[in-house]
Amino acid sequence: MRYHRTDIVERAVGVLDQYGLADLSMRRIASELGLQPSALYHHFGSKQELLAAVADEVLERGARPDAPDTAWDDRVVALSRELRDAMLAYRDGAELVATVHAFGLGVRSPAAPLASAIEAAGFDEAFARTAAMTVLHFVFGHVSDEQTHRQANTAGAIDADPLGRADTASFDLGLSLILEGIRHRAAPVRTARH
Amino acid sequence: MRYHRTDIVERAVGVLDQYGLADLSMRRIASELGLQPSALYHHFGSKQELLAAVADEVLERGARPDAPDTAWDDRVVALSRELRDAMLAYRDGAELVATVHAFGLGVRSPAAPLASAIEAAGFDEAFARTAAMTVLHFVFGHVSDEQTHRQANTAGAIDADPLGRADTASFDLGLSLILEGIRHRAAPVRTARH
DNA sequence: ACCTGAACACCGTTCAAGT
DNA sequence: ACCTGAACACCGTTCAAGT
Repeated sequence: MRYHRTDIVERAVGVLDQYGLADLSMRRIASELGLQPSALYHHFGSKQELLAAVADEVLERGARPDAPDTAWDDRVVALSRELRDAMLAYRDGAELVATVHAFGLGVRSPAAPLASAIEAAGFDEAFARTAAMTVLHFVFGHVSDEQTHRQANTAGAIDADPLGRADTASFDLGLSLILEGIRHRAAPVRTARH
Repeated sequence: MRYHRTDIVERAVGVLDQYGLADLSMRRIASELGLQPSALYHHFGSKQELLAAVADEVLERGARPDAPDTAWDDRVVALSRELRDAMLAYRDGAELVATVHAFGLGVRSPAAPLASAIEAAGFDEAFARTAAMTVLHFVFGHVSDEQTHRQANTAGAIDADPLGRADTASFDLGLSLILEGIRHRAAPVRTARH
């Protein structure tokens, strides 16, 4: 059987969702496709490169059209929720996307649309970049926590909040704190001196 | 040679700092101590357990005394900077501590002192927990970014900002956004003194 | 109590060779 | 262009056996 990049990425997304990031190995992807592990290196230079393509695919499947003529803070909320939903849709999605983002790989940068939404509010580029990174770190961290705890609950017996309503509430609350900080364009923290 | 838990943790911290988290393997720690890999399992039930002990050690070495009678927001800033400095002191410190924290392992929880500082301002426990997690996600994410980029720069040729002054500025700015969001939250039950 | 030695079931990656 | 087969240098973990 002859495969293309997209076939391999598609299969890798399946392996991710079924077995988790820890078991998303080159050897397992290859064997699921009926290939030798070495065959994958004809399509991707390294495992990192394949993971970046998988992360891009996860984000692309969760992408929704941006609404540039709505208020900047509504756009930030919409972009953050879109990102959260995209990562929640696949097992270990948050950890995968965060890892790929940390290494600077991947075509889709979730930071760019956040930053431009904040810039559209009239903030300068440097501030918008820092604010966008703050939002992004929050989203990655929160959703990673959600997924590891959801995993722990599924492994155990009962799940008090299977739909994650409490998670959604604390996600919105944490996000609103950062937005409020941006709105009030916080005074820089003082360095304590004695 | 006969070792105790503490000897192994100490050596593991050294391996972490010298080779990074990816090369912090049971086999490498063992060989650095002149032991068989299996010997480590007499002291630790698993690699995860050993990593938790290493993360605790890193945090403990960076611990500074808390100042409970200062303003709540100054305490949050001080705790966040302490955490940042502790993780920056060892290669991949942030990724290690964040991973251990995500799995709910480790004795030292950096979230607890943050939450109690926020509670001391009069906010209820549930809000304080969410606000503390928001701060924590930001700190983990920001410092992880700092360390991966610092790593990339050290591998390359030049480093424009070797002391990370730009990183410190954006750390303080991001942190101040979250603090401003907490401040503008209505209805603290008690009013903070000072 | 603490460690050795050997084994089991895995990894990512390279490379000559096949079609 | 796409893949096989074999190899290299690794992993975490278990377990009987030694002192």
